[in-house]
Amino acid sequence: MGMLAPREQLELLRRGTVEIISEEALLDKLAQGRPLRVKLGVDPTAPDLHLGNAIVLRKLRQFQDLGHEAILVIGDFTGLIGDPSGKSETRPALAPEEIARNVQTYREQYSLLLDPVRTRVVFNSQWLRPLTFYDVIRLASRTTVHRILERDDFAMRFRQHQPIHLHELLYPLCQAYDSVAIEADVELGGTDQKFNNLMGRELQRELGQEPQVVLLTPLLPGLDGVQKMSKSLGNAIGITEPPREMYGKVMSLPDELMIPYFEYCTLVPLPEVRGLEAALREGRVHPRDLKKRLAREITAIYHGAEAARAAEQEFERVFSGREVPEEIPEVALSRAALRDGRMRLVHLLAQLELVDSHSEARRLVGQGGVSLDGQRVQDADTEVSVHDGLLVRVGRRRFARVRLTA
RNA sequence: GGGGAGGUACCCAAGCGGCCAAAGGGGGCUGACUGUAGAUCAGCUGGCGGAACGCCUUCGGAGGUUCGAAUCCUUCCCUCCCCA
Repeated sequence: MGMLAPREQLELLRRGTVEIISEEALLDKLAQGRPLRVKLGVDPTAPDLHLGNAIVLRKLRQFQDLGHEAILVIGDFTGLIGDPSGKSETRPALAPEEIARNVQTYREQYSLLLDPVRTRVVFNSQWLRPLTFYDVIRLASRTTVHRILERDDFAMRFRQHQPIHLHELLYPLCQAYDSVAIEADVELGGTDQKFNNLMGRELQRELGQEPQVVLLTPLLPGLDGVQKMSKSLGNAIGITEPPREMYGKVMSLPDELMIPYFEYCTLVPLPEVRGLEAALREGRVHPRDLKKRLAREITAIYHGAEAARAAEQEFERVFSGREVPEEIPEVALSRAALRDGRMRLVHLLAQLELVDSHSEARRLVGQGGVSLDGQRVQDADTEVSVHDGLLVRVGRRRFARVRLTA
């Protein structure tokens, strides 16, 4: 298939990016008329993609659709260092079998958003592990401590006298070397990756390669509206979450995030998004209704329009109408656990796994957060009668239906 | 190598022999209000226990002193600062 003209490609690629370093360089590369090698470095943990990841992945997909090649670099070796943001944990080295097994997982997960045919999955231990100490020293001589300390998290930690381990300083270098190893033409990343990606450019130039173009995508704030979306912070919306979950989570976003989400997470054309922004600002649209549209748009991308509509109806019933969800997870409970058809409430909640501990159950009950068949219960220590189909609700959104078994 | 300061619950941070499951703040959870938003108000925020000023585990690790230790001693590990 023929490729679009470089300018047209650039025009498409430019959207939804924060920065391209540099556009001229990208144009030059595109003008070479060959498929570019577009690199994206990813975490070695088993992927569980969320809307934040989706931004950069969809950008990568766009490259693929334009005829370029995606290279996912799994940072299994850099994982030994742990991302120096100071937040993530270092990870033990993966055994070869694990790696082999993981490739499959990555392929599956990423093919949800990428074109599998044009995706290469590689592990950076492949080229980083064989390096000798001599090689590492040579490599390290290509940059300076001051240069590395410019990275904001290092700079900050240095200023605040927080520990910075020597090997952490090597992290950007490792990532840069990845670009050299695969001879990347373009590296994608969130804005927090700017330093690392630029390091790739520098190292490539040092070693006689044409420097990669760095294309940065925005970081998406998570449900809390403050920190970037991340699974470990518990503020993420996973792209494989069921429609109802997804829809509900979007509805719980802070209002201020609506427009950015429209812009980065939906297919709504940009001019229209600007229109919505104005309407919202001028009070011509109820924020809730706009958010419902947002929730619908996002859910539809991953589950289809049909499912999105159903999720919306469900949402209206449960939260606007304060009714019970249509589908409630059933939890099996043995009749043997009952005494005269009754059971202590605390035990019941624990058995149904609606609470983490008996103490938590007591607290929740005491706070009026628990109801049985719609009746609020106040005493955690009384026995309650349990029948097949009993509806148990904890807090706003935890539900379970009892299924009695022999 | 020498000298000094530190390591407390999810995070920050008080406590410095009993009244400490451990102040305060953040975060989180529940309730009221509401648009499952925000703001606000109230409560909760180690576990076990049918109640308790009850029991168990927790204050970097391991020992010890004491009727009793997060708090004192010994030792080990870790971090920061200054000097070399």
